[in-house]
This record gives sequence, C-alpha cells and structure tokens, in this order.
Amino acid sequence: MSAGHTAITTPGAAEGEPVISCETPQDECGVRDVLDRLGDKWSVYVVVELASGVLRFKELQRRIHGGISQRMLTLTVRRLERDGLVKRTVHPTVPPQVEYELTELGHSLTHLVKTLADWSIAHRPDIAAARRAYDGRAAQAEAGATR
Amino acid sequence: MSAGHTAITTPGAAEGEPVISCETPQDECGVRDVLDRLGDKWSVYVVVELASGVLRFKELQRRIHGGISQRMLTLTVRRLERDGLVKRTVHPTVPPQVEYELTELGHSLTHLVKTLADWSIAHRPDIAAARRAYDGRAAQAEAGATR
DNA sequence: CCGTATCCCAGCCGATACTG
DNA sequence: CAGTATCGGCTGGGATACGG
Repeated sequence: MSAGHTAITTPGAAEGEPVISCETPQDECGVRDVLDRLGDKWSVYVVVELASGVLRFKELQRRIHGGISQRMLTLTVRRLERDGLVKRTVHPTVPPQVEYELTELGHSLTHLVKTLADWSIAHRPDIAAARRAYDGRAAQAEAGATR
Repeated sequence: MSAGHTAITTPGAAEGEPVISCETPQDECGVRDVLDRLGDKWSVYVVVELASGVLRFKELQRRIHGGISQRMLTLTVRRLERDGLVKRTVHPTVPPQVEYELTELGHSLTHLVKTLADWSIAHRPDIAAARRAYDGRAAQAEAGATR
C-alpha cells in the first residue's frame, strides 16, 4: 500500500477543490483503519448493541443478528477493546462475569454508524432498482447472445 | 441472518431511547448492504478517485493506492455499477475506451466517506494510543505469567 | 485498451471440543 | 459463564495468460 495524492471533491465544490486530502500517504490517511473495523463482519453489530447499554458476553451474543459464534464474538470484542472502542470489565466472581460497554470513543462512532444506516435506509430503494435494472440488462444481453 | 430488534442510543439521549431502529430485520436494516460495499478492500478508493472527475480504466487503476489488480478493479467497478453508484460509458472506438464516473447516488456517498475519513483522522491518535496501551498490558501480562 | 478465464494461496470464519 | 485451541471449508484477491 502506498499513495501519492488522494482527494474528494463534492459536486457543489469547484472542480479540483479537495474536500479530503491525504498528507500522510504511507498509512492511507488512516481511513483504512476505520474501514477495516467496519469491514469485518460483526464489529458494527457489537457497537450497535452496546450503544444501548452494558452487556455481558452471553447476552451480547444472544442479541446479535444471525447468531455470532463464540469465537467470532471474542475476536471482535478483543479488537474493539484494543482499539479503545469498548471497555471490558471482569468481575472475579464464580461463575465469571464479564461486562462490555462502549467507551467515549466508541459512542462517537455510533453517530457515524447512524449516518451510514440512515443513508442506507434512504437509498435502499435506489440501489435495489439499480440492481434489478442491471441484472435485467445482463439477462437480456445473454439472451441476445444466444439468439 | 435474522434479528428481533436493534437500536442505537446516543450518550446524550435518555436511556433506552432508540436512535436507530430496525423494522425490517430480515435484511438487517440494509446496513449490511452499505457495509459490504465499504468493507470490500477497494470500493472506497474507487469512489474517492472518481469523486474528482471522470476517469478511464487504466487511469483509475494507476491512481489507486497500492496498485489494484486488473481483476479486482473490474470486479469492484462492476459491483459499484450494479448498485447504481458508478456510471460506465463505453466508447466504441479502437482501441476501446471506457469511462467511469459517479452517479448522483455515488456522489452522495462521498459525503459519508468524508465523514468517515474525518472521524478516522481525528481519532487516529486515540486509537493508536489505545493499541499501544493494550499491547503493553498484554506483553506485561505475558511476562508476569513467565515470571 | 479493456477486459475475461484460470490457477492458487492466505485468511476468515464456523463447528466442535476442552479449560478455569 | 467466558473463554482458548484446533480443524476444515469457503472466499477474496493476486498473478498470469488469453480474447475482442
């Protein structure tokens, strides 16, 4: 991974006017850092569930969509803990009890996730329509090739 | 994948006050739709590069961080096209010439990407510090176990 | 130039079994 | 309950070669 220059311009902005500029190319502006977290299958759901409060391991597992495996939940919360997004508290009782909660940093991420979710919900019809159109065209092209 | 209920509350909101609610659990609120796009290694970079204007295939490939392979650029761009985020225009010249540009939908995503990038840049020091602290603790614990 | 087709490896992730 | 350990399938994605 490496880069020279990267920039985003909005439609409204003057052409070539950078909205995002990367001055530290060697780590890809750190964007990849966040995206990697968002990219892995479960992190977002953990953040979403923890956004509403403190949860124990099993309870967290039970709430997550589609049933995350023990293994993946462990890995996911560990990564989130390592990144300072989640706080892990072990109560030395028997049986053991471990509680997870978002840190301040973690809570600030929930706002981004909300933005993402809003966009997603707002534009889902558009995306669905685009896919149908694309798939329709593809099927038609295939039929044309056979004909 | 399936779910019963999912909600996000912000720290400021009253406890249990849902900021995000999922009424259509069967498709995970559509959030996964967006996340899957963001999650795959290259989509974001393609969107970022196209945000500043129309680009041909080879030029796009040349600009992207770390040198995306032909194969992956093709796949990425096709997915984005299918989702209606990118418009693909083939000029039937010889040699062939194909131009890529963002659609309106695609441009609206750049705003989200910018938000993500801003958050990422703003909190990178925090994350880096958290990782150092975590790794330090881990190393110490290991030393303690050996001692 | 712009792809598509094929091969192949590395890693993710689920299932399962075992500890403190 | 809350993990760790191990195995195995699946998929993402790079390298390469070829076609229009």
